[in-house]
Amino acid sequence: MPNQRARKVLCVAEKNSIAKAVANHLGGQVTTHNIRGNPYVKNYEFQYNFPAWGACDVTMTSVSGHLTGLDFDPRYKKWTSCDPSELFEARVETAVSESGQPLAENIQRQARYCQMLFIWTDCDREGENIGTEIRDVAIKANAILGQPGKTVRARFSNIERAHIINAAHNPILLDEAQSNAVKARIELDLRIGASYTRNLTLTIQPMLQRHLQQEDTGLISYGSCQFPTLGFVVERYLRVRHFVPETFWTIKVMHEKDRIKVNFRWARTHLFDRMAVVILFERCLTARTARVTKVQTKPTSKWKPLALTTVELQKCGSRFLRMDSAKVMSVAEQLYQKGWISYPRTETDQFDRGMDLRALVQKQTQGGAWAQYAQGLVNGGFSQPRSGRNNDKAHPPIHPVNFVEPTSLTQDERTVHEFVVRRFLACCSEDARGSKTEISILYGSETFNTTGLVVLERNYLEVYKYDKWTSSQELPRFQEGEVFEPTEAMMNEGKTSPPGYLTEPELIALMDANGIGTDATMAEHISKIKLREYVETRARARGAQQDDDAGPISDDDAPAPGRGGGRGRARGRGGRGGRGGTNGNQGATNGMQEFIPTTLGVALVEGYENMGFEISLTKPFLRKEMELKMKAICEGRKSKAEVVHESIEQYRDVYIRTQQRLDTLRAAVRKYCFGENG
DNA sequence: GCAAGGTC
Repeated sequence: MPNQRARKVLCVAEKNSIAKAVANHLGGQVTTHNIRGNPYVKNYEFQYNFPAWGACDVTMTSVSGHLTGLDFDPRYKKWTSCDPSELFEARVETAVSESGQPLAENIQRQARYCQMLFIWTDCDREGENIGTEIRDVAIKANAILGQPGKTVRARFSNIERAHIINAAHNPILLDEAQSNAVKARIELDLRIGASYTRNLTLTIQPMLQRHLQQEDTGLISYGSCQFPTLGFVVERYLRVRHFVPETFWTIKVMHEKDRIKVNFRWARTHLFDRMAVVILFERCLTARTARVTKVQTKPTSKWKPLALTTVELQKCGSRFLRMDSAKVMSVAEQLYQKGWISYPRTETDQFDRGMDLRALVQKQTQGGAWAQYAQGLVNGGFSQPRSGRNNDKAHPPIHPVNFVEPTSLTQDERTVHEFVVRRFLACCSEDARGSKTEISILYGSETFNTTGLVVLERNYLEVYKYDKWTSSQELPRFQEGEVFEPTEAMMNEGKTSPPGYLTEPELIALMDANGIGTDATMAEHISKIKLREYVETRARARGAQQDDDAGPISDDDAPAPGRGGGRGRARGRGGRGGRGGTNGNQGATNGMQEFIPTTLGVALVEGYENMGFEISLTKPFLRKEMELKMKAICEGRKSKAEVVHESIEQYRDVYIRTQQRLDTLRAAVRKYCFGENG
C-alpha cells in the first residue's frame, strides 16, 4: 500500500536515457511502466529520501525533446491566405505537438497527485526551455506546481552516480531568461522562415515551372541556417571559378651525401618576380659552395587527439570512414540506442574529472582488434586525456560505454563504433614521441632548409590508425660550418593553383566556426540544401585540385544543372539518379565528397548579393547576431520582446527592399538557370 | 508545401 504521508515527486527528463540512468542511481528498486501512445518513453517508479522533502514516492519520466511547437493561427495556414509579409506579425500560438500529446497526457496524469515537480532536462539553453514547456503542461493539471519553489530543476552535466545524487540533493530554479532566449529564436525562425520561403517560392517557382514545363518543381526555402550554409558553398565555388593562376619562380637545391639525396627548400618558398629570382639564383651559382649554418636535433611529439565531439565525428566520417555527416549521425544514433556508445550529440571535448575512464578502457579489453592495446593501457599505459576548450555542460564527449562484439554489428555500425573506440583509447594514451632534425644552409645570399623526423614511440598511433606520422628518410650527417658544393641547383617555374571545391569537413568547420546550426542539426542543414537542389555533391577525383573546364552553365560540370539544366526534378527522393558521383565512387577517388552549387543555388546567392544590402542573408553574420541577442536575453540585458521586435524589423526591411528589386533576383535565376543574359 | 531546435 502506498504510504499516505509520503510526498509524491514527479521527475521529468529530456530523454528516456537520462530518466532511466537517474532512476537507477536514485532508486533501490525501480519498477518500469510503459505509457500510452509512445513506445520509447517509460515511467520509472521508486522511493527516495530527498533531504529537503523527506521520503518520497517518485515517478521519473521523460519527454523526447521539445514538447510543444509554435505555429501560426490556422487561418494563415494556406499559402495564398495572406501576403507572406503578414507573417511577420500574424498571431502565433504554442501548442503541444502531435507527437508530444501522449507525453503531455502522461505528465498531466502524474502531476495531478504530486507536490513537487523536479525537472531533469539537459543543462543547456534548449533544455531550460524544454523544462518550462514541461512545467507549463504540468501546471494545467495541477496549479500548485506553479507556486514558487514547487517546480525545481537538477543541475548535472554527466550521469555518474555521485554527480546525480548531488544534483538530486541540490535542486535549483529553472532559468527563465535562457528559456526566453530560446522562445525568441523559435519565433524568429518561424516568422522569417515562413514569410521568406513563401515569398521566394511564390515568386520563383512559376518561372521554373513555365520554363521546365512541369508542375512539381520543389520549394525554394529560406532559413537562417540553410542560406548561410549555401553561401559557403557558393563562395568557394566562385573563388575557384574566378581564380587566376599566377606564375612564380623558386630555387631548388639538392645535395647527395652518404648516398642520400637531400632536398633543401628555399626559405622564401617562391617569388612572383622572375628577375629577382634570377639575380638571387645567380648569386648562389657564383658562390659555388653552400655552408651549413644550423644543425639542430630536438625531441618532438605528435599530440594525441582531443576527446570526440559531434562536429569532430562528422568531419572524421568524411575523412576516414567515407560517410557523410548525415550517415555518420544516423549510425551513431543506432549505436547509442543500443547502448554501445554515449550520447552522440555533444560539444564537449573534455572528460569530467571523476569519470572512471580506466573502467571504460577495461571493458574494451574483452575483444575487438584493439583488445590487446586496451590491456596495455590497463597495465600502466593509461594517460589522462587532454582537455579541450569546449564544454556544453550537458553531455560528455562521445565514448564507448560497453563492450560489444564487433561481429554482431552491421558493417556501417562496425566502422563508426571502431572509430569511437579507437579514438577513445587514443585519448587515454601517451602522445607519440619523435626526434626532429633541422638543417639550414646558406648558399649565396639565400637560406635553404630541410628537416628529418625519426619516430621513436608511436604510442597512441598504434591504436588510432587514422593519423599518419612516419619517419622521413634518414638525413646524412651534417656539421655546423661544413661547406659543400650542392649536387644540383635549379630555378623552377610554377603556377599557383585554385583551391578545391568545398568538402564536407570544410563545410562543417565553417558552420561550426560561424555558429550555423548545432551539433544535432548541422548534418540536417547540409542535407536540406541538397534536398532543395541548391547544391550537389560529387566524389572528388584523387589528386585533382582544379577542373579547368567548369563553366557556370556547362552541362557536365559545375554548377550542377539543378532545375535549370533541362532535366528538372526527378520524382521521389534523390533527384537525378543517372549522374554518378553522389554515391561515393570508389576507384579513382578518395571517397571525399565535394560540394558544387546548382544553377539555382548560385542564382539565389547572386540574386541577393547583387541587391547590395548592407545586411547579407547569405553570409553568417545575421545568425551570429541572433546568437548575440540570445546571449543578451540570457544575461538580462534585453527582453525577448525587444529582440523579436528588433530582428523582425530588420528582416522586414530587407523583405520590402527585396520586393522592390525582385527583378534582380528573377534576372539572376534567368541568367543561371536558363542561360539568359540580363 | 514554410524554419530550427529538441529526440526515437
